[in-house]
Amino acid sequence: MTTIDKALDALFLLSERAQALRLAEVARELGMPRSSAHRILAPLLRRGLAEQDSDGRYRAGFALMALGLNVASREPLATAAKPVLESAAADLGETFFLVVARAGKLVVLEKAEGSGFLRAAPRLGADVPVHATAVGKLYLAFAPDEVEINDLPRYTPGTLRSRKALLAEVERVRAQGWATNIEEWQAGLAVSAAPILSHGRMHGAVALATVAARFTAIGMTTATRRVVHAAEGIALRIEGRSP
Amino acid sequence: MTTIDKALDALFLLSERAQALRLAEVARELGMPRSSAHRILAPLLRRGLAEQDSDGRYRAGFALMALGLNVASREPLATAAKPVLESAAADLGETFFLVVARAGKLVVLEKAEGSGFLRAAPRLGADVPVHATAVGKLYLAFAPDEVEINDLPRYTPGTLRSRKALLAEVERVRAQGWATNIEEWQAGLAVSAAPILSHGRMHGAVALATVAARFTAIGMTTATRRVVHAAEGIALRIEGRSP
DNA sequence: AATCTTCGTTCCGAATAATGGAACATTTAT
DNA sequence: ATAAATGTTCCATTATTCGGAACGAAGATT
Repeated sequence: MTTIDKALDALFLLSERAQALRLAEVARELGMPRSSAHRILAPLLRRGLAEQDSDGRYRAGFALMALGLNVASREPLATAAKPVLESAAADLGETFFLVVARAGKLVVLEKAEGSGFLRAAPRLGADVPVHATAVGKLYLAFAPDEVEINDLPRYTPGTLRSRKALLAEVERVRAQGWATNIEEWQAGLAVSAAPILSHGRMHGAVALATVAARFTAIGMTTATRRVVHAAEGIALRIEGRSP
Repeated sequence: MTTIDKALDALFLLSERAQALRLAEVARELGMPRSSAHRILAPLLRRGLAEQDSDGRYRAGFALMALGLNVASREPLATAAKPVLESAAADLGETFFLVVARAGKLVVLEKAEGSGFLRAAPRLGADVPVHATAVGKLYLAFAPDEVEINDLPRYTPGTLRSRKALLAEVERVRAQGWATNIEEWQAGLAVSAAPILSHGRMHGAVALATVAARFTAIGMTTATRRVVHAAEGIALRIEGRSP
């Protein structure tokens, strides 16, 4: 483990914890003496990646925000998808979001939240499991090399836990061109998703997330039509064939 | 300069550059041999703070996005302000945003964009100058210790460049309780802002940004009323005296 | 009030990890 | 076909990190 790794440990620690940490706590969490923690935090403070409150406690700094948003803003797919997601969300009043595979993981890249009191609010940059989500099934069907899948943890009673069942589901998804996930990952959450296909490649997926009860009300056909339409709209945009 | 500093240099470099960089370019920019750059980038890659494309070029990684959004989401002020900004933006069709002082700088913490074809789109996490913005004047008037001000660069012909003129303006701002910035920072940009005051302290400022031409059409009175109302609404929310 | 912890910070010799030139196989440019 | 530049690994030298010790300050406990 390099010195840089230790600094990054500290950075992730501060980012994960909601409240500010004392130096001694940081040292304890990272398993190092206070003097070492102190030395490691100094460069992070200088750059604004960490900050100290009036009591000297450490928290993640604002510079992190700027760094993170740089990443998001330079993804052309996110820019292309944003207006499409927004109009879909405004239309139906439900949350639409964009997921892509990066480094074997599925990451939420952009979103437009619905208007309901109870609504899905995915966190940008967060990663979602492959085997228990609609988007994961799409990737397994259309671009299996882009995602890594190790074990199949059980999240809910509905989670597909055998490789055989998952493969059968993926087969069906490939044939129909869209996927759903009804309470397979989180209780009460229903998702319908469609792949963004262009130039013979899958670039990501659009998903519609809602409360399972409302999903039934919307109807599978409507939900499917919406996500497929949005995904196709984004595909057209990245091909430059749409205003 | 510590090893950590060098790693952070690399991180900021990747984040600033729009396109991916070759290893040799990183090494050149940071003024180190390729072997050193290679070693320094390795831990960043492992953590997902940097990524390599198919050609081996380096770019900022997705983990940065998650880190940055953690920072934003745990700011209670941002959470409190979001709905207020959104309803104000929807109402008037113009961009409203929230700015706070952190470590002597003014940082954009949350925003709700207007609907116009030509509209202000501040970048979250970006910092704005103190002496040439409406929010800066408010801080100078109500919480001067929270901002640092060194030189007064000239951005436009309208920028206040003498301390005397700035102080006079700050006096007026303090008396009237709100501030404006009409093409003092960026040509064509007009801003009206009001402070979020609570518990005898300034917590931040709400700003309405628009095209100077439209600002005239909206009218100073309307613009002022809107930002003051939004700022007061946020103050009520952080005091828990509002639904 | 007095004592005992815990804290943040600085210091410094010992231990260790970073350094950068060299070498080599690839890739790109001429 | 030749030359230049690139990504990667290796290793002896060097410079940095490491962590215990020590200190004053701030809380907690008696």
